[in-house]
Amino acid sequence: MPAPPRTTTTAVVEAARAIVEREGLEALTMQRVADQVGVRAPSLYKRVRDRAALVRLVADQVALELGERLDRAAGSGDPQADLRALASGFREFARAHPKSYPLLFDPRSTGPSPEARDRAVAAVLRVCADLAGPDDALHAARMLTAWASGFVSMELAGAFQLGGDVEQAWGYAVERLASGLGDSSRPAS
Amino acid sequence: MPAPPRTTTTAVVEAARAIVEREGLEALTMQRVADQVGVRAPSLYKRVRDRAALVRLVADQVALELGERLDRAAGSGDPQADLRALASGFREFARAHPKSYPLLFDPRSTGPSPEARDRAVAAVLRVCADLAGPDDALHAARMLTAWASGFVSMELAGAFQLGGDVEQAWGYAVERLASGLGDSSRPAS
DNA sequence: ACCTGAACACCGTTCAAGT
DNA sequence: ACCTGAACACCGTTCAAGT
Repeated sequence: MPAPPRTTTTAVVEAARAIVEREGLEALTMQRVADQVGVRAPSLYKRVRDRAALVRLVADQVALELGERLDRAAGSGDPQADLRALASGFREFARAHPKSYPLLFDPRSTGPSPEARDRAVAAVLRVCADLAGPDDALHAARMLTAWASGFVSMELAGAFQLGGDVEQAWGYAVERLASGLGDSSRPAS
Repeated sequence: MPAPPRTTTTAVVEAARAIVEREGLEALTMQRVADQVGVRAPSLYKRVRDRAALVRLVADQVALELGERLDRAAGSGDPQADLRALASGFREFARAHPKSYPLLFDPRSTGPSPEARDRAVAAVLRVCADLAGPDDALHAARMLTAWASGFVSMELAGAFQLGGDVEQAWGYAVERLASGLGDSSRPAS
């Protein structure tokens, strides 16, 4: 009397990701996902514990993709060039995925799992260690990540309303970080 | 045949704010607000257009309070000391209002109105003009705001999982900003 | 072992009917 | 002019019944 599976967890997560990618987190309903994979909504609970768990799986996938993107960006060997490349890669990823990027930092979701998060920040830590030295690597990575995520979030939210050139503001900050994080004559941590 | 008002817009917004303050945005339902002000849910639509408009009114109030807080913080006349005070004031405000602070930047709400937003950033612009000069004031303010909001959002979301001293990471970045934003020998914008 | 319809407790919002 | 109950179209989630 067994009934054959009519979908898979992978297909469920992919359908969810596609919905978030196109329409954002609020459009991610169990009904929509069920329609997409050809099943009724209650059946999804055989694959994921609840909607929150599904959101988390999507967030993990986004974090992994971002990590790969940043890895590819930062490989020149020159720490300052790598920092610029990391910053650009981060921003371009957010712009390419404006609806799913917020899953990484939004307070409404739990965010990605620790493993996926580690994956996403690996390249940042590596470059910051090269740039600022091992003692300040974590501080520098946190400063860079906080700034970049804040900037991109504000940009996506349309929060830069005071005129001026947002592109220049980005470049201004990148250059301050590229020279400031590597300058050990600055105040010690 | 007129019926006397049984509540006011002010009371509705205050009730909404109290709910967000205690339990966060997702707990803000029209039913909860209606119960709080002693009215049935449909009556709220005589005061606000819809839930989104109510969220916006709450966000405006939070932005105004933050603006007042930052104004009080930055009044020493010494630009570097003012920047440190702004940063501390911002972070303390977020910690004092961890559930309502996210309304200012969350992508799920429209955020505060332009007027309320201007009010909140006035002190930041003033200090950044003192520190970085008129040409770089806006760039510097955007760097500072992006970093601070990113840091605080990550902190509230529990995103700093890699160990290390988060307090030190905050101080490290504040000092880099205090010296870096005011240093015109750095790369020009 | 998985899928399903039906049901439950919620949402936001509209609207005709009351006063 | 405002308030209300009833209703509508949604949610997420549970569960007994089917295969």
